[in-house]
Amino acid sequence: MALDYQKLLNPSQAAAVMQIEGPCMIIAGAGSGKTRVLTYRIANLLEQGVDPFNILALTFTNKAAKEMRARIEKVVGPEAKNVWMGTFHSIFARILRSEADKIGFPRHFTIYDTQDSKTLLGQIVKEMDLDDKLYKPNMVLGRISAAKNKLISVQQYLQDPVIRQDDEAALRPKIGAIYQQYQQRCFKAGAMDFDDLLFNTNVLFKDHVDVLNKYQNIFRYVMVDEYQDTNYSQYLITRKLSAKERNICVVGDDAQSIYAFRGADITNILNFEKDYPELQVFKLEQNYRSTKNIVRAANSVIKNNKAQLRKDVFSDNEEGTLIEVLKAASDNEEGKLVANSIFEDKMNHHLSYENFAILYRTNAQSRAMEEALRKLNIKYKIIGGLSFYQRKEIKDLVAYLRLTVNHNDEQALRRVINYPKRGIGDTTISKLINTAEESNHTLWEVVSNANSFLTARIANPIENFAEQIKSYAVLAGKEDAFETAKFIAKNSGMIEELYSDKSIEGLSRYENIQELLNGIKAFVEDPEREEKSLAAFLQDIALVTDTDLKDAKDEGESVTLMTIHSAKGLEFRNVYIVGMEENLFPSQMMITSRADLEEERRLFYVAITRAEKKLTLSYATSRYQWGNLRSCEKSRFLDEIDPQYVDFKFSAGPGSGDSPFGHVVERRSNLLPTPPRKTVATKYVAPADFKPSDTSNLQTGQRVEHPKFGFGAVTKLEKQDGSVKAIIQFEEVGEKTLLLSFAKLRVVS
DNA sequence: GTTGGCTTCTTTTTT
DNA sequence: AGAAGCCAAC
Repeated sequence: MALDYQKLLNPSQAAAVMQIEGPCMIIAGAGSGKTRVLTYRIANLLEQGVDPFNILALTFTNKAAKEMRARIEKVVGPEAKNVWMGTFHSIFARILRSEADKIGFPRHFTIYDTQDSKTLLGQIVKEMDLDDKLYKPNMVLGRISAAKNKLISVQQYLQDPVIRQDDEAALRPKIGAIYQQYQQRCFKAGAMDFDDLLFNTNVLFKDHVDVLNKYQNIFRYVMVDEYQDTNYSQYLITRKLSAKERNICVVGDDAQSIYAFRGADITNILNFEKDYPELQVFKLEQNYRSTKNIVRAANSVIKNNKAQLRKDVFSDNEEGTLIEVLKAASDNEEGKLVANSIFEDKMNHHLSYENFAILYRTNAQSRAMEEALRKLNIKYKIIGGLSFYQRKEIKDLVAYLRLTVNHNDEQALRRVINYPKRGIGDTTISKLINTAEESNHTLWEVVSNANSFLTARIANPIENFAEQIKSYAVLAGKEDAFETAKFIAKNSGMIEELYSDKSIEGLSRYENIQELLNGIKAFVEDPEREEKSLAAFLQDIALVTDTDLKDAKDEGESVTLMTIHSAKGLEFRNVYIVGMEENLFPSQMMITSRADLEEERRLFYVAITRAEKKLTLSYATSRYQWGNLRSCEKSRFLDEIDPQYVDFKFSAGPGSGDSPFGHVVERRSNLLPTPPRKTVATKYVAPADFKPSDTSNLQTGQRVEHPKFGFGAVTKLEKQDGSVKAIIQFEEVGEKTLLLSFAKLRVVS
């Protein structure tokens, strides 16, 4: 089965696919078929007889990896399963596990998530008697993380005079000492944080040439997606791995670099040529995804950035509709406008809710959107945000599981040693920690020998706890993950504790535990899994932030809600970018430096280019923030779009929907000057005194007036889950389906 | 040691 | 608005 790449791809895409030996860089504009090229390139490698085990493809998100694997499988069949494909973190976590002994870690080391790291840092700051106002976990972790991403070890950090000066100037001279203590504690706990996974991979490759050699021979072809988002640590790993064969292919778009905050270094892509003078470069500039309007609008935005590679993205697709801008009076109203617009678009264009995505800058914005969607009975799914695994009860059970697999996991131990309550309070725990520190033992060693230095009264419950955990470990050695977890959930008393809580939250917590157990069951029953142990399951979920559990039981079509960051690489027919306001997007923290602002602009560029056919932007003039109402200004980014691609719509203001005061409040839009809109000659303009009527008793056949669509007649009324849909034949715009609770209609008598 | 009410802080963005 | 941490009373 030879694939005809010339037929399947455009000339530059095909050229990139055919180029399989030697270093290669693909500069791929948004929507230019980047995944397609990567997919076919791997297919081509396999066709040329390359063993799938010799191919390494690195992505940034699990989603991207999963999607690419599925697409390759479609083209080349089950062979695709054997390609090494995954995120940097998951691939190298896997390698670190099999080589763990070489760097002194247990095979089943724990991966600390961000919360674990912050908690530990908070504990260390306290133990060191430092000012916790000065050494905030967030800030300290940021500093440590940045160091690790630049491969600055604790020793280097402590010795570097420039760093010392920096920290001293910031009045935080102890960061180095905290870093040192943090690393020590992680090591003792047999734990690595996210950055350690990459840092330690570098250590492994540096100190063990034989290991590096081994992987150089395995990964004879290396591919990196989203290369513009790599940090120094990642850059060095890929450079080392491909040093021998020099078969490295990176794909990226400098215009879509949005992870500088995580240490991504755009110079990695800009300087790639220096490392590989024999480099072949391919540029993909034709956008196949979006309409001309969207592509041109995106270009007009990114033009405002100074630092960028020359690139000219264009589209041969249809012109498309203008970008719509909605203005709302509040964040709640913004939600209503967006939900309403989605509903109307779906009806009028016979779309599926799968075609829609709502993108926002911060996770907190999802709330208003969710509420509005729920009111219209529109199904939705949220990607990311507070993931399933971050809920308290889930973390509690997972902590038991982690502790079972790795007794030294300090954060897990502290989390459950007194949950459910067994009379081991803070005082006792501090005592245990101090003893561990002073005697240079791990916390677990101290806990499992509590008898030797505490009175029996206190020591007994502690030792009982330790025995309990030990028995779990024995079980885990015999049974699969599901049986073990089920037993632990019951035996630990967690189930009972949650079951006895009859509040609504308590019920949902109980259900969440059931859901986790179901997830573990599904994991165990998956025929493609070889390892079904508890350790394997924990490994699997440590790096999963996406709601993979939810994906599995996806119930039908739904609108997708997520941050712009998580939307990278995805596409939707209709996209809504909400919260286009100063200090929100661009974020308040990013407007002080030019570099930061440019990153925000790239983020906006990424957001715009997710849309295939229709893009809608919205902003609110006021928004709840930290519990009180604040007024907002519209985003500077709105003005950066070339106005010829934009259609400014104005909100109907409060008075819509179900607010009890709705009919009292004057509609705000009428108080504003008429927007400069491109008016079609026949276009209906609502009279200034337009006031919607009560439509709860609307009848078929009645004549109505709509502020946007003009006059029409009701042809049909449909009741649906408590809300009423009206099908109205308008004189100028034809038939529309409107939801009565939202549509502002005036009954013409 | 535990409970409950109080204060404070938070918010970028993700592996 | 909501969570997490802190202090005082039991």
